[in-house]
Amino acid sequence: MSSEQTPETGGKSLFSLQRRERLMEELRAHGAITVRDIAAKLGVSELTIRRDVNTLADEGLVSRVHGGATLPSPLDRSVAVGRPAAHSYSIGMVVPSLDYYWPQVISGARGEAEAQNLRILVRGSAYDAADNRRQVQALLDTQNIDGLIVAPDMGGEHGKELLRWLNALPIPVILAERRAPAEIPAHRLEWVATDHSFGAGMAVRHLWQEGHRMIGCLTDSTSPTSPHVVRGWKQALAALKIPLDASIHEDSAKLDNGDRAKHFDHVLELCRSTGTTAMLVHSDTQAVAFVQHCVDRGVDVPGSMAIVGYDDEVAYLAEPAISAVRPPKSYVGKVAVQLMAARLAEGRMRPVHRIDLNPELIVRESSVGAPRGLAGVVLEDSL
Amino acid sequence: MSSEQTPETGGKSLFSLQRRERLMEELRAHGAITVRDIAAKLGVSELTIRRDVNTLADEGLVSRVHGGATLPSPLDRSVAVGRPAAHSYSIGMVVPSLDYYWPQVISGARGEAEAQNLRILVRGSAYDAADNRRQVQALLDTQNIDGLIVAPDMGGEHGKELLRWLNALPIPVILAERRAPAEIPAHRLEWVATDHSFGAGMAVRHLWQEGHRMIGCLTDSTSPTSPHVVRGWKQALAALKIPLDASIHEDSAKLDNGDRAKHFDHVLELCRSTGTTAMLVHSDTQAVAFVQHCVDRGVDVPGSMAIVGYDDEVAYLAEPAISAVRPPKSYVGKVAVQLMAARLAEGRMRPVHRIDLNPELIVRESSVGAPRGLAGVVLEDSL
DNA sequence: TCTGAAACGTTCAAACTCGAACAAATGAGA
DNA sequence: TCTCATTTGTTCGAGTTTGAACGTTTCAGA
Repeated sequence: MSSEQTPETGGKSLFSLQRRERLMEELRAHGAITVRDIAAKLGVSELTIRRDVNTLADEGLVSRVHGGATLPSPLDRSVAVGRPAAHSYSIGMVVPSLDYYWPQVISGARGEAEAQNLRILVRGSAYDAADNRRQVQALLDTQNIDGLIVAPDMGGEHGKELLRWLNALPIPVILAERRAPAEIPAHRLEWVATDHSFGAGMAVRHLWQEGHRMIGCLTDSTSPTSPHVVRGWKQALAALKIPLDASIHEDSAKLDNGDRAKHFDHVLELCRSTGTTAMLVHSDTQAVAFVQHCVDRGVDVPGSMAIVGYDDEVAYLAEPAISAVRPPKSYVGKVAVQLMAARLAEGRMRPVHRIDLNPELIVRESSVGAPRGLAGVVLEDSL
Repeated sequence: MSSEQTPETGGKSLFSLQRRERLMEELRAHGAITVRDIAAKLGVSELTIRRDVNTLADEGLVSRVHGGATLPSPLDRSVAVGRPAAHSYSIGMVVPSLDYYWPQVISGARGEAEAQNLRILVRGSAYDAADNRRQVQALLDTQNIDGLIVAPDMGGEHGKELLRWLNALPIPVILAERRAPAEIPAHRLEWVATDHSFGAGMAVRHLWQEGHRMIGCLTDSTSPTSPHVVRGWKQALAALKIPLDASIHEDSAKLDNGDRAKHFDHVLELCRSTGTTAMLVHSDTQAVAFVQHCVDRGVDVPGSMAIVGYDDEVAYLAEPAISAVRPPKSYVGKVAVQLMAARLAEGRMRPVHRIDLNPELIVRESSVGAPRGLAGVVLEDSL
């Protein structure tokens, strides 16, 4: 990603507090940062970032190094005051991406690990069972791992095989944002995952309350999240008595720019013909593209087409800002580490925990304002 | 959007409370706000907004920054200081029975409450929505409850109505051994429940490993647990390719002694005719009676009839001792209290947690030793 | 050890935000 | 209707934040 060219902030400047928060997040996600990268990423001068680093260093939240900053290190004398005993356990963490979605999960995990005095070793992997296994194996071989947090690829026979292998590992294993299917007797695996199906349902209900009566769904079938979103969308349609077979469900995985534009036109045409006035779009990156496309084609958002995105990574950058379902990413990491800490402390007597976390719906501009004067329909309870 | 020109309020001025509410809304939507934008949007002076921000900041609801406000941040030192000393909370707990199953749950809850320095008030109730509500209301009225842990009756329309009522209570509510169905938008309810379906599956797999190829199920439909047990039994049969329609599924709810004996004879006759050599019996109280009946009728346990009970309250008392699925009762209470403590400490920012705990299988005499020399069939993994 | 490049910190100015003081408007209750 | 308490708006000096310029320090490689 060309972070040097386009500051992620999309022109909007952040407050210093937000900048420092971002900085800490990057730090927790990557372990270290350079002043130059962050300055470019946030679109401010390097001096500003240096000042931020100094502020954070004064509070003992980072260690200053030449060229950037790192997580507070015991080697850093300026902080070395009241650090209690050394790391009790080491936890390995293997995630499928280090740019999308997962940095915040890692950040949450790192924060909790610090609080629990655990060491955490993060590895990126491909969305691919074989590579997942390779990365895990590497951690097992080279580091001294006491527990493993992993978000494996679960597709196909390889995925199932991988789960069985993980289940049989001699150390505790916790899945993040994944659930073992019931047909695999993975009785030792624990997990913490966002209830995406609930989130999709929440979005549909919100759109219904805004007066929409035909609500479509645009997905990216390459993502492991998509099936859950679709399930939640379908369940909600059923609960609201919206006919499923007349509702739009399109997938735009793996389309590049030209094809995507064509596909979006196709979707808009479908919307027109079916009377669909609202869409739930999975991966808000795609939602941003879709909103852009609507604006280009003169379709008013939210007037003629209301949109809710799913993931809330970049939704706020669009114009108009996109309402989005936000998975509790940092909590997924945090809870996974809590689970691991408890497991390591209590051993086998502790029952297997499997935790669902609910996402929240962030209402912005792309979904509010009822279509065609259908306002005033109020259900008893929503978000 | 021409927010600068036309304040959204359409001329009507809002009360300060509404304004602050709007402010928080914008904040949740965008993560941060600038005084200037909000002032323009609401059509009031910047000073007014600043005063609002100060008010909210004093309550710890926002973090003040130069130029605006952000969601409360851990980097904001002004809040970090204000950690009030272990504000001791009171938790109400309403359970449907004080002699079966629940005493251990309560005991787990009490232990954790003590560790967390919380007060806990337990009330027994009937298995009945109206009485549940009465008991909860009594706690709310007479005691000063900060949170509620409850195992309500969820049958019928009354049950759903009760759930909606619980969801709307102004204090956090955590269900114990219950889950709100997806069709009720009970988006605030949290829960911790045993995965009985998993437990039943574990029992079936165990019996399969012991060589049984026809495995029946005896339930007590008056218990809220029963449907889950049946579901798990059915799923496991499907996974093991045991024909469901040829398998015994009997219910002996509400039978008194004479009728029960007759029914058990009927069940044994069915077993003989279908070649069923193993039974999963829900509520191990009933399993004890069934084993006794088998012994009385000269049916050898486990030689001719293997039995696994469900609940493990009294299973060890039978002769022979009964293998049983043991729900992690004390952990259900313990985790519920942990959840409540975290909720009370972290407030609304914390995402809704929904936790499944897996039961364990306690293998005793009533299920080991393969029938008819079919021993030695070993699957790769079981408990 | 030396040297060039990069990183760092100080100083200053510009732009902007904040809050005190006081004035005006509003609404509740006598 | 009048009074008092509360809320809101205006003005203006004080305070904050940011970035450019430029001299100093640090680092890596020869």
